[in-house]
Amino acid sequence: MPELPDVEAFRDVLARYGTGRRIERVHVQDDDVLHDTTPQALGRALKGQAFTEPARLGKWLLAHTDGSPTLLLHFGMTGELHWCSGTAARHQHDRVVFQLPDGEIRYRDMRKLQGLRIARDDTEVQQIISDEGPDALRFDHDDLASLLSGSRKQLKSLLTDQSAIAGLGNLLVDEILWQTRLHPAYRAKDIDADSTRRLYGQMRRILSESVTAGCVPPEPAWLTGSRDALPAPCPRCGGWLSRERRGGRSTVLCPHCQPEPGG
DNA sequence: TTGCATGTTCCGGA
DNA sequence: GTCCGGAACATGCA
Repeated sequence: MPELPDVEAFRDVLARYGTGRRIERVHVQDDDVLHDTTPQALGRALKGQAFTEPARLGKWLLAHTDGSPTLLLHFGMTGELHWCSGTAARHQHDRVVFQLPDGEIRYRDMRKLQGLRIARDDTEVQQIISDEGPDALRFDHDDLASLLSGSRKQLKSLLTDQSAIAGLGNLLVDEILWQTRLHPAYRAKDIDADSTRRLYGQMRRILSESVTAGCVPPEPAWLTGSRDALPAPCPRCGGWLSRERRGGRSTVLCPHCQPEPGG
């Protein structure tokens, strides 16, 4: 699930239900998801602090507090953030629960591929996210153009590289390349000015609609609407979509709409 | 039982 | 130095 639009939705959950509320207690149900800290240290750092306006960089959620510590959350492939105001039983995969005066914020994650970190101050926050590139929502056309022209990597590999542009994941990049009719194996520096403009326009539009939806929406007219139903026809040309593995990631594309470079 | 899954990181080889 | 593919991480599902 979690790419930029999903994390933006989690940021909204935290902003809506956490901001201004004081953390009464931190329940660590599974300390496998804690990185470079312990349940005791996490509790000590956060108990009594109130959440302030949260931020997001790429796929990281930054839960600032009115003290100096900041909680950093990464959701891996299966993470979620839930608000629960009632007494609903905790989910099996609720790994860490933040108890507030009027309810709980629950960090849920099945596969525990990533997890939580606590930074004592802004300097530590910067250290933790130092490898992240600029957030994809803040990219303008010239940022993208210079990124492409300066890289010999394949398009898909570059766009999913968080240190180059932060927030795009496997689904989003497949969707953006399909909408732009570009094969993922193009060398970034070989993309001409016209294709760069189209790529930028599609990226903006797809990000915007996905953030509104809180996910990459599986709409019938989108590639994402078809990728879990393969074999399936391309929603645009009706030819068969193909699934292949590239760099260990499953890649869905339309061989007709997205011809291979040089082909 | 096997393969696959929207995350990152590390390693070896070209 | 750059880039790529593969494996690993932990868990559930078809």
